[in-house]
Amino acid sequence: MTKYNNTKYALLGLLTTGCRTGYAIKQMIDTSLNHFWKISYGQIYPTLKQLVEDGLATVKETSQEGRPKKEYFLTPKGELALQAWLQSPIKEIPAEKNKLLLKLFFGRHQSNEDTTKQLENYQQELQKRYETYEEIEKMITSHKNEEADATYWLFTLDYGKRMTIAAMEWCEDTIEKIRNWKDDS
Amino acid sequence: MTKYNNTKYALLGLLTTGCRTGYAIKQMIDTSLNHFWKISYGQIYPTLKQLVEDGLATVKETSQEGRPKKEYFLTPKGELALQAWLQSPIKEIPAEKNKLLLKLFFGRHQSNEDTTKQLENYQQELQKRYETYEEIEKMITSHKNEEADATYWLFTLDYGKRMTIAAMEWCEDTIEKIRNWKDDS
DNA sequence: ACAGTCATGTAAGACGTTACATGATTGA
DNA sequence: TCAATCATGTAACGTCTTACATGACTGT
Repeated sequence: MTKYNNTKYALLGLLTTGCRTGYAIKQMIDTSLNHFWKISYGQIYPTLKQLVEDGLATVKETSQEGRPKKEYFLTPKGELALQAWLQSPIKEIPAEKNKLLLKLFFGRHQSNEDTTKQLENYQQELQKRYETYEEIEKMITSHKNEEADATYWLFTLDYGKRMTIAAMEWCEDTIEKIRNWKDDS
Repeated sequence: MTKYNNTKYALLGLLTTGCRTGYAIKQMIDTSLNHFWKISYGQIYPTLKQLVEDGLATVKETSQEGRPKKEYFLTPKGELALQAWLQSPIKEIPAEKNKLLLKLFFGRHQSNEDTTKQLENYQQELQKRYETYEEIEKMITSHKNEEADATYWLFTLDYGKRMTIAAMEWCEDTIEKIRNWKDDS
């Protein structure tokens, strides 16, 4: 049994949300987890295979004459592994890599116009992201009675929305600061 | 000339801040860029070598009898490369991986007490981080006249501080929501 | 004398993406 | 008929961390 990282536990968890195939899991990730966890097919399929090998999940091949399909189910052992992982404390908050901040850090080598241009562009991207969040929120809210998970999903979305708003406000203020600063010098 | 990624440009940029050796660069990263970009020695030394090979930097070996030391300097070509990269627009905001959100997403499999315990722990980590930011801020502000970069560095720090505050507020509110929700059911 | 800092470097492996290959089913 | 979707999978590559090895200099 190879070492288990967070991505493997993410897949373990996703098998409890009604996703059964690698394809369905990928779709779920792309819609609901996209703002805090991404996983590609290159990870999904080999990892599902591993979960079975380690006895944390089982497969049921429902291929009917040439059309491949594998449905995965958590075993009791898998459910326990998931719970144990949930319990384990988070030691350090990982520093996200942020291209915009990296560029801003070296802003001295750029004109103020170009710097504000970057900031404005970033702000627009944030706005788009916010709108995506709102759409996902509607989706989850409308299916709420079906999904026991919905409340938790809305918590993570709320985080995304709040962070996005805070980032947009920072953009706004920083653009303003740079403009005034330029007028001074 | 191999492909250039952001980390390579980060090193290019750091050579403009007075850092001359791989060691000095590492220190700078660990103090001032730590909240949005991390680089390990395993990347730093090979990359510096590459920058020289590609003509973006030069080395001056100042090893005096057995004590190794290599000082790096940007070439005009390197300065141009840095500026071109700064100019290039940022297409998409990368989604940071967030362990806490990942666990919260699967919160249904955990007791409310355990979930709030995780949130409280995270909040404490955020508080620590905020204090670190305040210390770095003091450091930068006190050396402000020496560093032409200081204004930009403070912008990135401001971002970090604001995001941290927003995250702490979210923690607070989410803990409250879970407590009330439990009382209801 | 010795701990801490300054300083360089590499090898193994973990982690993840991208691009490709394949083919059935469904609906317009 | 043809595009979109459902569905599985891998190989190559890029990126990065960890752990290790080495040794001089500095201050107590």
